[in-house]
Amino acid sequence: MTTYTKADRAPLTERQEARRRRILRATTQLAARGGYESVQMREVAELSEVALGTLYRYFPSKVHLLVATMYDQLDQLHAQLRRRPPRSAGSRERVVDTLLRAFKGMQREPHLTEAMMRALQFADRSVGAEVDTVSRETTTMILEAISGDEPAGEPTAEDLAVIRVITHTWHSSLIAWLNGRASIAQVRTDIETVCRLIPED
Amino acid sequence: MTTYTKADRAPLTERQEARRRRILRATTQLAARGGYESVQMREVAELSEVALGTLYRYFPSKVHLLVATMYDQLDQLHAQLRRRPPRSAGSRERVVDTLLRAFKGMQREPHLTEAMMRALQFADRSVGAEVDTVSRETTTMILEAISGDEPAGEPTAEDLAVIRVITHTWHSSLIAWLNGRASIAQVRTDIETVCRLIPED
DNA sequence: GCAGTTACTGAAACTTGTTCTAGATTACGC
DNA sequence: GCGTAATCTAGAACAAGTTTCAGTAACTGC
Repeated sequence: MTTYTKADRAPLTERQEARRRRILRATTQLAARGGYESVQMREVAELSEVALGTLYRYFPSKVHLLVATMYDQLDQLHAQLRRRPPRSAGSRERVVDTLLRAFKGMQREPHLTEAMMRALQFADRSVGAEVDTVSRETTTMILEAISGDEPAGEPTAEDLAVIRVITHTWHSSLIAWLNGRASIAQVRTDIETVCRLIPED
Repeated sequence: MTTYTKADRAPLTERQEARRRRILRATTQLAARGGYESVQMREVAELSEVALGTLYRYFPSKVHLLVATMYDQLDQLHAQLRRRPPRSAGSRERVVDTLLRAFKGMQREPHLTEAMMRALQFADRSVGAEVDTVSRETTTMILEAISGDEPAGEPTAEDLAVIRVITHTWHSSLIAWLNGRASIAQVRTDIETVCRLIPED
């Protein structure tokens, strides 16, 4: 089994890699300040010291840009989880812990979260590949929480179905919270509720 | 118990009601043809023979317009379900039936569905009230499926949590299908999976 | 080190959602 | 019916995402 920490992507020169990072950093910064609508392409370009055309060469749309940012953040979260994985008893509890920990992180930067999640949910077919990447990373994280220290054989179709439902709930619930239509407690409840689909072990 | 078939709304004169209906009809038409991006405010205005400013007076944004359209469609579905409610044995099965029937309807107009669902997911705080309306209607539909012919006492907090999770899954799953990231079979599986949260009776 | 290709810049142009304005029309209280 | 206020219309204007283009800079193969 091969694991991809970084998404596969055409190889970039050093300066290009630097540009890409500047762009993502600028996006994160603007998003953290005012959410989705504060991420304006002209501002991102200016802040990352790149021409507008170049920005669009790297990320073909605002949604692509924000989904890439999401992947970036997710990657950091994932690394952090690998350093200090949840230590609870059952797989169900580990998944709940994982998601609640992620949620706690997101509460620290609600605007950033809003920008990324809105983009993820709004993304259409043209962003399919990128959304899939995020989706795979999320799946991996949850799978790792389920297996814990165990060897972790191939996930069954059933496992994958449950994980899909969990991520669906996770995303929608988060959006509802960001929009003020759900409380923090409700998000927590929803996570716990959906995780009941994970068999006790 | 009072039931609201129509959302409460400032009383309108006959001509205003007619305008409103023309606008919703035009929106449905355009959405059915080409989805979210085909619903262009100028076109909606022209097709419904209303000035752009008037369109904005009735619906303060494109997202408001599409969420209102969603409510409208949902209302029709709900009426239809009341005429011929699912007759399956358990509440779980009735909910699955209900959602699958809704899904079948949506497969008939994928573009329209895409437009409405994208708007619903993209909606921000400013559309909170309207989204809540849709959300309540959905909840009611599922609750009715759960109770079947029975008297149907007040839903418990647990019931509501399960229903929230079901709707979250329902929406996200649908979006994934519309974006070509999930097959029809997967949507079906996801629905069946999440409905396992409903206790057997 | 050079020719040729590809990438980047700055700026204008285009698209579509949204707002604004001035004047015409309609609804409403009396 | 009449005057007043709210509503509607046509159309310009504005905002932000996206595209385009001419010119400049950087990379690549030789």
